[in-house]
Amino acid sequence: MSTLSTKERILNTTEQLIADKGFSGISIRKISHAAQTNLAAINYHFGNKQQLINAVLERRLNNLFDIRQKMLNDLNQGKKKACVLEQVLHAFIAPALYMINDKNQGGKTFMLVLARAYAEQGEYLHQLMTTRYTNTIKKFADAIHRSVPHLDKETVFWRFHFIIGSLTYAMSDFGASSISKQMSESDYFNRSVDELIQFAVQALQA
Amino acid sequence: MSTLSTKERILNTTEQLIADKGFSGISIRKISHAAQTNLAAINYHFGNKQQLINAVLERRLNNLFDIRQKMLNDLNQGKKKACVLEQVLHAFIAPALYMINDKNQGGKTFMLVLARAYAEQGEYLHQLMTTRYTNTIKKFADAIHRSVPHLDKETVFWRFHFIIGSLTYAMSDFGASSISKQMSESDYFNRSVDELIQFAVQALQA
DNA sequence: GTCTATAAGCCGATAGAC
DNA sequence: GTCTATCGGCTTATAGAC
Repeated sequence: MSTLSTKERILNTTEQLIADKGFSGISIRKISHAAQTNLAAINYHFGNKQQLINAVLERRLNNLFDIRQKMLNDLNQGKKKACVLEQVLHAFIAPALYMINDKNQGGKTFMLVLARAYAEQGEYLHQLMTTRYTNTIKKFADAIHRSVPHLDKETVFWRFHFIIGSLTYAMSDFGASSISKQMSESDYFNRSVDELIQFAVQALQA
Repeated sequence: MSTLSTKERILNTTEQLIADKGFSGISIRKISHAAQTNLAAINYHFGNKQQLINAVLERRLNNLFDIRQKMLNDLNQGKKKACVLEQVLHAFIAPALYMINDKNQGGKTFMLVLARAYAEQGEYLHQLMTTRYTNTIKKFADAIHRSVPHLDKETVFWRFHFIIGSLTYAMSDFGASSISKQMSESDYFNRSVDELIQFAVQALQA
């Protein structure tokens, strides 16, 4: 931990501060202080504040969509024609939720950042979603449609859209309030994965 | 329009600016300029910035939950025992979406504000939801459970939670990007109401 | 109620020493 | 690569005239 470079410390600290306080609650002054460095170091490594935020987002988003795409590819490999709905939804939802649960990698913190970014509708994230990741999202929509061919294509797209909303909302809820405070964090997480996938399956089945 | 008091102009302007730029994008200087008044007037009428934001939220939230509660009461009046799932969900979802469509009342603008507020997990809104409105939310959860008695209570609560997420996400999407840019705003809205309610019904049925 | 003027402080960015 | 010092600008809040 103590061997992290200044650049890595700045990225991790920024991620944590955005998760805690939101994009509106951060300043590069606070970040530099929390990362035990100084203002100039941040501008030296990242240029300016916006490029720092972009770096925090990009560091993990590519990884998330790579995992989703790979899991989808693995499904399609065995059986080209039919898609099992539950497996497709699992390939989309689980990587996000498991990233939350991977405490060592800081994925939980990032998912809180991502939930906030979705909500703020920032131009940068919106641009990423409609360019770099739009291909993967469309492939998932197609795979879902193939698993429920009796639904028309537009309905599938709407419901996939709503499910992304549920996932986003669920993500932003981790770390905040639990529905039942009697559950441990780990139990709450595992229950969420199951409930969300079953919810999504049910919403798309006939 | 021109007969609005300074206080009303400040509230309307603040609502609009939050919808456009987010809570992080506003300042009482910008608000005072857009409302064609001055800094001191805002502090005179509202005390400080946070109280102004609270006033914007409270002005319409009571109205929204009153309508939801009233629609639910009307349903229960006729038939005390059974609840039709679709009608209960309609009583919860439709008031929010129709408030969006009521252009004269500025409800659409407020729904964008509300979607941002949900996402930011601000303390004030969270406090309101877990105190003033928690009663209505529980009554809806109970009514939903009575309409799908074969599901266990916890599952119902989880899925209701996810549906709120979908609704929030859908709301924040209005005014931003349309799924199909060929649709008019009005068509897009009506389609959203139908699709969201059908989505919710499907997600909760056996 | 409305306004101007001002106080006191945080902001991002950069120049320049080491 | 890391740091201090500093610039110009924007922020909230308030004092006091009208």
